[in-house]
Amino acid sequence: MIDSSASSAIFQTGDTDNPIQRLPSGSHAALRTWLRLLICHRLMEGRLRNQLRAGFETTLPRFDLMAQLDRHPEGLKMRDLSRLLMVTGGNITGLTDRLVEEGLIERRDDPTDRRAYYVCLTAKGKDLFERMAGHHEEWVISMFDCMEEAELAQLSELLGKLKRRLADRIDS
Amino acid sequence: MIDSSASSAIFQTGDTDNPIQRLPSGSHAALRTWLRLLICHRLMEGRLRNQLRAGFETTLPRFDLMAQLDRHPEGLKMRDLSRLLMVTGGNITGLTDRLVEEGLIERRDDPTDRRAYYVCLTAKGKDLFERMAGHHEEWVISMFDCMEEAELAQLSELLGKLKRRLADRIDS
DNA sequence: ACCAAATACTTCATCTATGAAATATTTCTG
DNA sequence: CAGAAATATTTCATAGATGAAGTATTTGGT
Repeated sequence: MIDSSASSAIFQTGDTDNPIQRLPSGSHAALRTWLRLLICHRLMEGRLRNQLRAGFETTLPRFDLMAQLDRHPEGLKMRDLSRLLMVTGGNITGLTDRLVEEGLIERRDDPTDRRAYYVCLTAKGKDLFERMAGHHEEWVISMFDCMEEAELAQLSELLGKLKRRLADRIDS
Repeated sequence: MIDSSASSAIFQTGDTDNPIQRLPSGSHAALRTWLRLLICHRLMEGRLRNQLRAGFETTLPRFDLMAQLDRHPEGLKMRDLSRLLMVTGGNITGLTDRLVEEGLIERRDDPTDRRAYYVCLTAKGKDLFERMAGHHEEWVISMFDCMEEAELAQLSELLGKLKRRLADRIDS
């Protein structure tokens, strides 16, 4: 039987039942906003994960890595992938190993640097990615379809501002 | 040496260098918004992780679980924790085991249901949580301090709407 | 030209998280 | 009241992610 505890939790529990949403009344707006961001992220990621698994037997991290490679047909180094996906190098090593294993990507020597190599999509990988990309985009669009165009733009704008602020800070 | 590939990535790479932010021009606003949400989440989570580790030798999942228990002094069942934190039961089992091991929480029998029990903060756990909570709130507030009060309220509102929409959907 | 520092990548132990299956107990239904 | 279904939890294999340390190669300063 499927362990539905997580994915169905939010369908079984109304707003008023969920303490993560029922904050102490004096609580700061920032805290509430952070929790909402967290919840939206979890819900969206969970949904995309289920859809990618059901439709293509793959996962979001794999999809995201392939998406980067698709945008860079010349290939990317491990270091680039690590930066772009904002995860550690060790993580990329593992992901890459699995995708190579599955024949979706390949490593190519960098003639100018024997420490490094380029990672590229194989024909099989490119084919799979192209089949996934359209669906992925539709899924994302449909998750936002409760919002007016203007609201979406506003949300995007506000998140962009926050992102810039967070990325620009050097401290801690 | 610290592997700084992930955490420092965003400091070394400007907006224009980061393909995750430089979307194909025809790309839908929804996709851009999703990516921004993803990036904000990652940056904020990473920052909180570093701060919790540096200040208290603990992690965000542990903190979040303790936060739920703090709000529910009567205790919570595993099932409740799983729903509230939106993760699977197996995950809660592991987290709980570790926190019990550390003496921060405890399991109490439910006299009315021999399958279940209640999880509560110990005195040590309550004490630690109280010391962490204030800092945690400050950290969150400071991450949003680039935004006007009105902007923050707007962001919160939009995320709230999105959250409701995502939680209410039964489909996939 | 040398050697120290920086860089690219891997490895390892650990933690977080999933999905599926197993166990034990309770609840519901006929 | 018996048996089936539902519920609460654990276990297990596997994936994903971190932080820290290790290896190999390149860069840069003197």
